[in-house]
Amino acid sequence: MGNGTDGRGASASVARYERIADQVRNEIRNGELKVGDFLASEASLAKSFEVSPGTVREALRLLVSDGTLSGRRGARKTVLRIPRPASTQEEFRSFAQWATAHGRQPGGRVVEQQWQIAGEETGSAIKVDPRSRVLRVLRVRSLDGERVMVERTSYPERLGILVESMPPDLESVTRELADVHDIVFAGADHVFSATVCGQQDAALLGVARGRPLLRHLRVSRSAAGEPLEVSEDRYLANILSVAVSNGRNVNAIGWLSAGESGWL
Amino acid sequence: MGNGTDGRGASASVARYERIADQVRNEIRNGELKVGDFLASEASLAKSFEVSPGTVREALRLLVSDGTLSGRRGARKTVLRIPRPASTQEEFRSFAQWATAHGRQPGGRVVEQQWQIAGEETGSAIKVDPRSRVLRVLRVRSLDGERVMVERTSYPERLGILVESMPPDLESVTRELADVHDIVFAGADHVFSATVCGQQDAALLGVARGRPLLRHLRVSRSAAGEPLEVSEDRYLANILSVAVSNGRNVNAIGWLSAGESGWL
DNA sequence: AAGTGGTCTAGACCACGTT
DNA sequence: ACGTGGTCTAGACCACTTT
Repeated sequence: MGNGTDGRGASASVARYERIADQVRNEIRNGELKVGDFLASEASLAKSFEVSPGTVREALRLLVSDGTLSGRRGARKTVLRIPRPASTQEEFRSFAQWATAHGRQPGGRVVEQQWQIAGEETGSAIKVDPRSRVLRVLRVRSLDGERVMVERTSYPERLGILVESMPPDLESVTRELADVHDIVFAGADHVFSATVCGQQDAALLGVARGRPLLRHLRVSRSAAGEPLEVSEDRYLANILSVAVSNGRNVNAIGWLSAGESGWL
Repeated sequence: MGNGTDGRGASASVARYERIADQVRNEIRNGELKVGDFLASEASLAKSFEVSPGTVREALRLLVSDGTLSGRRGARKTVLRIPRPASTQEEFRSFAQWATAHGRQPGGRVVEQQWQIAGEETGSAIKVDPRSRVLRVLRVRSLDGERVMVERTSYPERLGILVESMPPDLESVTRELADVHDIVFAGADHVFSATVCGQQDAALLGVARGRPLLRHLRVSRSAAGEPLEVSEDRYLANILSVAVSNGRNVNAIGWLSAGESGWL
């Protein structure tokens, strides 16, 4: 019709409805659409974008579910808030990628790294034989040069072999796995809790014992559902928090550093 | 075609694709489909359910996005895990509803309740005039009779009037607002952090000072996007945690009590 | 009563994984 | 080469909000 390749199907690499969603996001960021404004009806959007109604709906579904637009049956859609710069859908992949996207300098180094027998708990978390070996890595990560978190990650053997050969001060293991080895983190399960800073963590983070830490358990998966890593992360609670948003369907999730209040 | 009312549109109260999704969920729970099994193709499912392909896709989209099924282009879908009993999509509405759904006895009482001027921070969180009044409520909540969290909630005037007249030991304010006043919590933004137990919290929870607390900031919204409350909740970290799951689209989110490991 | 969004139909093409 | 899922078309009906 008026497209890259020619009519139907996915034309380029990005789906039509995702490009439409981005276009609407940009209109909101540019101020063409303000918070509280009504959105044009789906029918008229379909005409102006020259797509069928279903495609527009697909696009708007993304914006409704991440809380950018309201969505009630029969009611005109309204702009609820300005979407965050980096499409938050994609954020909860990697701390380093989040930091970079927000103009912060992520850093980190491996403190300890060794092969261990998985054991019951780790084995069931990443679905490997409890007797198989996993690579256990202890990392300290920093933001703009300041240490903010301790990370204790276990990789199944297949990934451990790849991670083992990476430089110890690599900025983003996740990015390296994606770019070089085509192993992409597609989702994760998380549990949030809290703990107080013990002796080892205090030394690693360079703070006094007794400080509150946000405890973040995480099992990351590929798109095929294969567990890629299990990690226990501990954040200095007054410096780094984790933000989650849940709507009808989608939840965005990302990090917040001290003083940031863009989320709530 | 062979439906409640007659062909098209939503027939009963629940959409066809949601019922199909539930049916597939049940097949997994019953063991008809085991973890790792391939799902029948969308085309054949469409035939057996007597719906059009798009409707099946809508159903499977739900299961893919909450991590129950895998979803890669061109690849047969597989069962990734057994979905949790209560559709986790719906859980992160209310602590009391989560507890009830899990067979636990939620409890709680209002410790303090008063009208205050909103102020800058609260005002911007729930989008009301900073000079307007809000009802600020301090609650202690329990699980099976054991105190587990402290809740400091601010309601805008419209809701505060309703909440004020509720009994102080009401099990679920959220349910009361939904059932009686038709005010439904549809989504929320959350920030997780940590803190240590101070004097007031220690007294309220009946524990010693210095214990780690999971700090949970929350702004809840209606489906129209209207902010309904802002709350700062503090959980005894060793007893109650919060679980989040994020996939391609959806994130489920709910609570976990001590010893539970169903999530990871 | 009119308009809008939510749901559904019955097809089609294409990218991708698998054979 | 084939099957599958992801995307898209061009319609329709119904529930709900708004006027």
